[in-house]
Amino acid sequence: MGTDNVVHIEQSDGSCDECSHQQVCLTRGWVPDEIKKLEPNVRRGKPLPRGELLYRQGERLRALYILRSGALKSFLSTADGLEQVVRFHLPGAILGLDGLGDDHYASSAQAIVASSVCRLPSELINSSIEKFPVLRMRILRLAGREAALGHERAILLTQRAAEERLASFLIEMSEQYGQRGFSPREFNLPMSRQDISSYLSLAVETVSRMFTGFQNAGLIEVDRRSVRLLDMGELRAMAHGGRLAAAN
Amino acid sequence: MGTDNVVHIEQSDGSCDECSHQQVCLTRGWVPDEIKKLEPNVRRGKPLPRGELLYRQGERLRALYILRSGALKSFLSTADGLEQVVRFHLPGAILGLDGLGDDHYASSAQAIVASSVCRLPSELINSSIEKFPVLRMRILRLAGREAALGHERAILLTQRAAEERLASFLIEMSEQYGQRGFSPREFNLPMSRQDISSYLSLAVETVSRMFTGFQNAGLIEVDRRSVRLLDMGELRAMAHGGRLAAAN
DNA sequence: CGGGCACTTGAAGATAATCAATGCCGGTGG
DNA sequence: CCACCGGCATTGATTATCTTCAAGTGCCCG
Repeated sequence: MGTDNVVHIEQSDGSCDECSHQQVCLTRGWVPDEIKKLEPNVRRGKPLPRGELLYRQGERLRALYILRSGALKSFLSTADGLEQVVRFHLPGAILGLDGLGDDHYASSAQAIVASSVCRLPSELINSSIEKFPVLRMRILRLAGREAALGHERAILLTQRAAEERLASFLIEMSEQYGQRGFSPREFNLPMSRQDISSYLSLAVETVSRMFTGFQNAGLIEVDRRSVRLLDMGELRAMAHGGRLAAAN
Repeated sequence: MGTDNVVHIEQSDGSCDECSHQQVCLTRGWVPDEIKKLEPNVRRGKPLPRGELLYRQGERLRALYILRSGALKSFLSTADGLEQVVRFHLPGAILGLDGLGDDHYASSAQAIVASSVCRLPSELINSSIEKFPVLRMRILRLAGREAALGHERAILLTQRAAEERLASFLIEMSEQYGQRGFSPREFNLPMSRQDISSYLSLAVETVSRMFTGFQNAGLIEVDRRSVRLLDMGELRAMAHGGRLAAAN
């Protein structure tokens, strides 16, 4: 087993022991014993090519997924054809929790780059939760966090200006990459400007302008999807409420 | 809209058998046997005077609560003193789920009118969940719904115009009252304009204007906090103008 | 009866959306 | 290898919606 009590539910290849994402995975904190017992429950997942949907909003809940590699977005579709990205997922993320409410996925999940996922089939969710106390706590925690996140996001989207939202997004991505052992100062965004703007509830044009503005202000260096954060302090300040002094 | 299913675990007076909110309570659907077993676990809650905080954002999770009577609001406070109402709770609602994420309440809950609550102490949450399959499913569902609701709310707050948001709010309240056996066409709003505007992320003035506008348009009759819905069809159309897609 | 607070109403101003066009890159085929 | 195509991204100009500022009304409670 890993160096500590870290676990994995099911993976697309290999056992949890070998998973490179133990640090961030759902199973972090599990006792090895439980891991062993759970592992046989899971089935092999298949790789997701870019653009593929993992599940669709409204579909019956088939499974919870853990993202092993790649990146996905979760989004909602409205009757009038609008599409709103509600979340980006990087490796280690768990997907499908919002489907626990009524056994139907509340959002759609789509790979924005080629990805692979591990899978906990829905028929095993309840029994697994019963049998594995740590998983029980974990799922409850994640669900609770999911709810709390929604609240924070509501504030971000409604109380913060466009600049602050983008700063917030950049810091969020930075932290995500940092937690995963990548550079928090320089990374490649897997998603399009369209996706970012949807996520931040802004027009694409606005996002584009903000990127340019940040660059002119010396906060970042950006070239297409690659970003380098030059002034994390200032970005962080903006993300938490400050505004950018009209520069350029 | 998410509170149609609620549970009841402990009440401030009497046993669950006598509770007038069984219809909407968390325990709906429970096998009587389980209720009986759970009931001894709960402790008496005390009445909440208007304005009293049930719990504060950041406090350690003490318990989950079920609202027995009255009305509460959940809100987040930001570093810069802003306050954002994220939810209104009517009898039968369960509160505190967003604290499951990290054992600290993610929001504050305050009585907007005199209320009383039932209580499931946190030290019992895990064991109760273990022992009572139905409670397990129920809590998971609620947490999942909580997450899903956050998504819908994000769309409402970012994609919908002020009018649509208020229409949505009125319909939401109407449905809440309807489910609880009150008239869905005529009711008293327990919360201030300030609260409503915060909930909808609008300026108080805007909310006020919309109320007036709706009245002039013959959609509603409003006098201070009492509201009568005259044209539910139109209101619904406005609110649902951005309803979620049916999703196959 | 007076004071305070919640609410309403009006006018001006700002932020981001929309409309419109161009630029850039990567891929494809001649 | 180069020219062209299509999607994504950027930039500019104008506009709409809602906020903000400011003032006024009326209700409730002492």
